[in-house]
Amino acid sequence: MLKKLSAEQLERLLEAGVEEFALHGSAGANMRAIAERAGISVGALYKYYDGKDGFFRACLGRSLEALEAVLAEVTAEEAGFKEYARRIIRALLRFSREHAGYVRLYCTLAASGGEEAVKLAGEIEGITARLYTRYIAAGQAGGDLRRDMEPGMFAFFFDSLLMMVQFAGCCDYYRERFRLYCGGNPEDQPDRLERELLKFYESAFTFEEADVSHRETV
Amino acid sequence: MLKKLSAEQLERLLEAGVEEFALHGSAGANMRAIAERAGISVGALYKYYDGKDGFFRACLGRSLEALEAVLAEVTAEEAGFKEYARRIIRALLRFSREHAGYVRLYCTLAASGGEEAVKLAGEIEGITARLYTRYIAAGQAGGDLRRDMEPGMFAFFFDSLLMMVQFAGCCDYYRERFRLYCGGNPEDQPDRLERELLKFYESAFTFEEADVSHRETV
DNA sequence: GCATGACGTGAATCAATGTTCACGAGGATA
DNA sequence: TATCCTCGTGAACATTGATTCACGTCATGC
Repeated sequence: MLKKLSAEQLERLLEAGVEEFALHGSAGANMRAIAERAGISVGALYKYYDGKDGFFRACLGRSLEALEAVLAEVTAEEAGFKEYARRIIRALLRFSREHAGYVRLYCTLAASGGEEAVKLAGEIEGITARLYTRYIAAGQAGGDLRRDMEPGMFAFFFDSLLMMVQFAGCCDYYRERFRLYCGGNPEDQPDRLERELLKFYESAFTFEEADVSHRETV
Repeated sequence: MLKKLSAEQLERLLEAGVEEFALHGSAGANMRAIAERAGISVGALYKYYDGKDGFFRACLGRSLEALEAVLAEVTAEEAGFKEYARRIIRALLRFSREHAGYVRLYCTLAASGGEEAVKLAGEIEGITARLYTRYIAAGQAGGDLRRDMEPGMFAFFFDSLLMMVQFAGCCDYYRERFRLYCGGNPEDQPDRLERELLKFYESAFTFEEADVSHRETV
């Protein structure tokens, strides 16, 4: 046996954890199964992490980092609201294709209750909440977006749909739900999804008699 | 002791189950705790239900009935799209206030994976999916709603926001998320929520140059 | 009032699973 | 090469929790 777990093995361990926690929830996940999936012993797992809870947190942290990376990429360069929206939609659709496990974990976590969940909501959503709200308010000030809306509330709607679309790409229930409404799987038709979602957003955010002239065509 | 559990006790048992399953997920819930919460013995619970799974299904069934009842009430009398939307928003906000446990259970269930979840998605969402899609298509045909959208896809967006708003009223994570975006709790400001959501929907669904004249003002 | 049966009770059982620890393999050092 | 030390291993342990069942209680029939 190797002296230490290789970086790759530790990687695999976290991935295995993400997948198991996502699949069975933080209560239902099985530590033995996680270790097995990662190809190491339970003992080793406990050498590196302080119990199930600690390990769960580590898995979560890993997912968060990935999410933040994607978000940073999207907001790197300035753009108008519509362009932002397009980028965000694309980035998140890709994210949910490439990191399905993270999204599933996120979904499971959001469904769990308690103090813990509340604290995490603050950490995870706080960033995007401020970001989206700011963009929308800026759009309003610049005359691109309608003024008769509450930026925070509309940002909430904006983000809610993005969440749902991501869940639809990764989580069994939400995927089936998407199929019922739209036919097919979201990950198989990102273009269609992007087009319709953007259309929906554009109208919702830009309606105002005075602004009709501004509106780009889809 | 009474000879048989009273109807009221059986009622309490289901309620206790809904609450526990909602709180800890179907894996994390504790049968002893459920029995205790309902004020009966575990033994009795097992006399009435066939194991944890069977009992879980019973709790789910109860929630579903309540949801269907609300939905039926909303769609009882014909109306235009906007009026429907308003009714649905109100009904679901009320539902999430009065039956928080059911919504929480639903949220937990949706996060769980597997065959089971898929089957349930079909049962639960199928009805509303067809309903919303039909209404939207009808609105398009009648000229009230924009024609450059896919009814199914927009119905999906429509329902997605309603789900999120309900979750925000019942589930810790989603509630906190709402607070971050909008400030305050959804259940404390149903009017504000209704107003903004309706505004959002109206623009999203009715934008089309030709239709501007049709649009009612909010 | 007594016998009988139906039914709830909750302690006991048994399986699942989080966690620990005595062990041994392999690498490092001299 | 001999010794030591680090670190992974997985069987053993302890706990938790689903499920069962021997028992007691209450209603019913006679």
